[in-house]
Amino acid sequence: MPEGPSILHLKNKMLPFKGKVVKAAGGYGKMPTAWINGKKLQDILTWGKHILFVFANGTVRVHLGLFGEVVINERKKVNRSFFLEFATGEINGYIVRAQKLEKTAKETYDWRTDILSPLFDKAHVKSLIKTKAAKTIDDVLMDQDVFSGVGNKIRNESLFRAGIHPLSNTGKIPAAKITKLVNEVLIYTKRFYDQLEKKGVHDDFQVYKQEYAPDGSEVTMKNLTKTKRKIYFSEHKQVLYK
DNA sequence: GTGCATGTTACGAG
DNA sequence: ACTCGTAACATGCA
Repeated sequence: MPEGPSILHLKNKMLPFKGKVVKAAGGYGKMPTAWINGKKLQDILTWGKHILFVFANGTVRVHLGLFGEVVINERKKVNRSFFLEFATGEINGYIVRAQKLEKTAKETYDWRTDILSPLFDKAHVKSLIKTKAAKTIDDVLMDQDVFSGVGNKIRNESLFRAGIHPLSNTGKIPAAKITKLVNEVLIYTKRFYDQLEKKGVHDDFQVYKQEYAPDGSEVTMKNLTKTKRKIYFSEHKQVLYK
């Protein structure tokens, strides 16, 4: 389910529980949950793909991984890995990883890299990209310490829209193109999110899982051996900086 | 049954 | 100590 926009969309659906008291918390995950019982859910935050449930005595980070799912006021057949039950309603996580933060959310996270946060800081992120000059740009985009919330879809679509080949050497990409890339990430992320909010699904792809790009150019699919992910790009429209 | 999917982390080798 | 590569995890759908 994840990728930043989906997580923020999910958070919005959970917001009615903000301020409510947890009657029972649990799940098969390793994290102890007794400390949550009877506590008020003070806030729900997100950072990239992380969901944060804030309580007076601690914050729970929930991550959905590749297959994770959170449903509200319904149950699936399999066991819940993490759940919060309230007097009315419940939040049920399946195949999610829950852990208690050692510090507060504010001390743990830097929202300047969160592509869905109003605190996102382009200049800061561009300076981080400079420190990754030796890596290929597809890896930098997926680096959650640089672009929190970017997943495989946003990566492929942003690179296409910026006209940059995914295997480009980051240090060789002109500054103006990096700026364009950062802007395209933000634009596409917002479009992704807006679609989810408006119609509940997101299906706006120009290269991801496509055979042809909108301009008719052929889309190439390549398996990345290291990360075991797939990249989709147009050899014709995306410049390889090497 | 097979293959694939919006992801991360743990651990051993080098 | 750090970086790299691989395995591991767990479900649902075509």
